[in-house]
Amino acid sequence: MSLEQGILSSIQQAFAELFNHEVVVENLQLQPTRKEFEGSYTFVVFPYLKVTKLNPEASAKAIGDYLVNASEAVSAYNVVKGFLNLVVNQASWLDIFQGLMSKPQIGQLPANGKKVMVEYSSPNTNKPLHLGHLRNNFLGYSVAEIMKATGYEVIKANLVNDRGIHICKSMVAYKHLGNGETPSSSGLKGDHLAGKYYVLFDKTYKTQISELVAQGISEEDAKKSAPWMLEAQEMLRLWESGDEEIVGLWKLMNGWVYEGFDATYQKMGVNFDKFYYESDTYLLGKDIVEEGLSKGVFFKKENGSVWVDLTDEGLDEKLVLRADGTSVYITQDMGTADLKYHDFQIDKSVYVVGNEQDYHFDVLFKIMRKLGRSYGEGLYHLSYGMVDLPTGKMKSREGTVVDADDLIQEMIDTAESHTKELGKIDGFTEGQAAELYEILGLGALKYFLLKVDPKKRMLFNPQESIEFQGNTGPFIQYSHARIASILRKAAQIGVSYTPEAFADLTGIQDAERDLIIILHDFEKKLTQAAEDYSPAILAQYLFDLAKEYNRFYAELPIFNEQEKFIQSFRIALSFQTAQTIKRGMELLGIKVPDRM
RNA sequence: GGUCCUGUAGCUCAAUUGGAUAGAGCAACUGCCUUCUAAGCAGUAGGUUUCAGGUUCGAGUCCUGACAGGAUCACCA
Repeated sequence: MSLEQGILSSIQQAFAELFNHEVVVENLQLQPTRKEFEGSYTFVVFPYLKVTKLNPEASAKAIGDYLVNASEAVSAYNVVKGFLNLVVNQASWLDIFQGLMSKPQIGQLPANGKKVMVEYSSPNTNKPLHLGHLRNNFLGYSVAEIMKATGYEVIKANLVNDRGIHICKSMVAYKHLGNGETPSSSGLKGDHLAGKYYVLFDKTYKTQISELVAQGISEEDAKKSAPWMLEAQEMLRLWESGDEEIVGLWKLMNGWVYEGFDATYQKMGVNFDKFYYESDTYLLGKDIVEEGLSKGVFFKKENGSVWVDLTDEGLDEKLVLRADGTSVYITQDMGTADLKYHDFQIDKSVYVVGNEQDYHFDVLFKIMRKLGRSYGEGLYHLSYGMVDLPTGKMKSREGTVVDADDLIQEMIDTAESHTKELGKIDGFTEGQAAELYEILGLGALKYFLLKVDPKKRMLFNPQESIEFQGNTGPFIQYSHARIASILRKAAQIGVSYTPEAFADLTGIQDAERDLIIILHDFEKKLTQAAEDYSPAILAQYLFDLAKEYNRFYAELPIFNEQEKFIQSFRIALSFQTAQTIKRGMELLGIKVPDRM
């Protein structure tokens, strides 16, 4: 039984014995005591005044007196208004700490027998990844790892949008202007090469529109009849009919893009267990339309189009199949949802997709539930806010997009110059130094994007946003490196820090106790991060932990401590902190260095 | 216009899901390296939580209504 559970069940007994009232432990809540008061846990008595029939102070006092007698862990208490602050004795904290140290693996809860698929990244193959994709990828990867750590079996999936009119646009431009250019002939990364032609298409297309408008054609008509647009549409038709030449070009260009994406994914440190391609899935879902019609979930209009009526759920009527029998976006998403279940028998399915698609997923999930899918209740849209620049929204056509590869490199370069400025690379080989810059640069970037509540829109200022001090990735990495240095020294002079080495310990300092408390919180925070699909909770926790450790580090000596068992204890605390930081950062997808 | 999301220190974000005197970081200022990494620690200053009502022992948090920003409302994806 955990410390909190023990105290709570004592409180339950207190209610039974003092007030002859039964309360359920699950309904009782302890909260951490605020710093300005004495104690570790606080029980708020206000909600129970009707039961106690006493004023707040007297109620708190009665429960406090009971707990001091009945609970092993509670050694003292104080009452401020209706707040009962409980002081936990030192022996309990030491027990907690030894319990933490004896765990075989840190931050890994037992398997819960459930399977979840986390779909993230899901790029278009007509242009390279940008800042917005970075948030998506880091979020998706981290949420997947966090769920794995809380006991789920996780399948990371990437649904690649590799077909459609936008892909054909790049192909049209390449066909006309490419001159056989390849990634190796141009030195351009494959995804950037495809992106170049996507931009070229847009440029030429605009020129064609204005030429037509100059000839007196309305802008609306010009947009439809510009030669390259017609060509792109024709190309899409040919692609769908399996035209050899077009499919060949499509395969060639997509192949380049995948090489580029692979490199970026590798640099980002994300990975996938399963790739789905829209070129394989875009025809799925029509059978579900039939199913929905026969189940009466969908209905057909006079022109033959098929709709779902969600007005009783506060939404609108929504088209699920065109009058000509062709699919729309949601048709294939219905099909893909079933496909995912068919492939993996998942209990939950998480879609990491921006909040601009809130309505779409609302509709999709309601449909799948109406259809009675077993996984219906497990569908979740992890809807994250856009990343804005100081200049506003990123717009590819206005050239205000922050390219992912460029940004990552910029971060690594900044880490390098910053590290050199501080003169911290003595004794590093060139390779080690390069590795460190990458760890720090990516750590800063990932932490910056993950520390904010996913559903909130966030601002990214390329000049100012990324710091290396304060609430940042490198601050936490630095804390780990500091401890690693201590552990190296401990090994060097042969100090043991197993629990036996500090068995004689009787009293602990406040800074030590506070560190134990926060170390003890790790699994709770991990669980909460999984339940809320929010790496930000974990990020915030790791910052608090690192801060707490640094306070401990500044306040108390380690190797200058004369009492050997105290020294061992402090090294053990340091070790446990390093393990927790390392594991927590790993779940955010961030590496930690041993020196920096 | 309908629907949804957001609004907290100059800036970027927290706030244990309704609890105490709303906390961190950055920027500014003051201390601390002859001791384990100063990418650190301690401190000062900075707030009518957009506004107006309401619910109750208690509201940044819940409800109503304004205001501001964003997203979405295609037989596009």
